[in-house]
Amino acid sequence: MTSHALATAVATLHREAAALYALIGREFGLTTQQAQLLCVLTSDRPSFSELAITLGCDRTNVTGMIDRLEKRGLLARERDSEDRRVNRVTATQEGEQLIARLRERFAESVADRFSRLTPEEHDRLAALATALTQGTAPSFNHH
Amino acid sequence: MTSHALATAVATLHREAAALYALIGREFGLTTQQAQLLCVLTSDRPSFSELAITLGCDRTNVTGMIDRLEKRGLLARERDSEDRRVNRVTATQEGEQLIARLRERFAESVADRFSRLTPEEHDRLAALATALTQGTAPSFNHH
DNA sequence: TATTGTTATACTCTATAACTATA
DNA sequence: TATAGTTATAGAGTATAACAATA
Repeated sequence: MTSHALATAVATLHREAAALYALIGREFGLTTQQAQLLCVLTSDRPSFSELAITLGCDRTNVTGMIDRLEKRGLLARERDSEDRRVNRVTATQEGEQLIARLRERFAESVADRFSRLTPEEHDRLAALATALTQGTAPSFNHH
Repeated sequence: MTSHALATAVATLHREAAALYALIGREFGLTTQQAQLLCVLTSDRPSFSELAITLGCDRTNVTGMIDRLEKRGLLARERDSEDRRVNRVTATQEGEQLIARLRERFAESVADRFSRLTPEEHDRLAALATALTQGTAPSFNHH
């Protein structure tokens, strides 16, 4: 029998974060998934496959998601010059600005929602997340 | 300028939990949302509206989700005897068994995924989540 | 042959608006 | 009149299978 206290905690934090993504996405006229995609988009110009792994969804979904965000002028495709099969995702200037505002709003909302925790508790949470992912790729190998 | 360390931590934990829900749901032939719904279903026999708030989605979505899970013999509707407008959700015997296995697998997966954290860190995480939600309803008032 | 991204398909999730039945 | 749940609709997310281009 496994202890469920940790699982409950993780489920709680998941619901809180999901609610914030949904709320903020709505503020910007984005779906939850679009808000997430934009929030995790780094300047590394991830490939479609890498993005799928990060988002925990199938590669086939990424095509459509990027299509829609590209149509809105937020993202653009870019062929990898070394491996021409690979498509990399970059943000347009407009996309960059939106992403910055999105991240700012997410950080604000988290700070607000977690304001009943002390600064020490904030640090602990950050440290826990860092310890969790240090040196590991996300465990999304679901095929 | 808001600190982004906490936001990053919350985003990380969110992705980890979402990946586990998706992975486990798939094991049981359920979508991520169905797995979540079943995991948060308490013996309180929540109303459809309460369920929508817990899941952070619109009430109109719950009807279809329950429809599909009812069709699979996992859940059932039950009229509230005091307020006949209200529908309450209950698990069938088969549903109860699945939910128990689902929760067990989720707890196992969390324990496994978080195994690089110490027992003290597990306790801290649980305490943080408790402190976060103590005496508060989830902040899903998005209408 | 294997991999990357795409397309087609079918199903599910999502929110908005309009409806019903209860209160 | 207000609320709980439903339905219809349209759009978006999701996985599976089959495909083209590239390696």
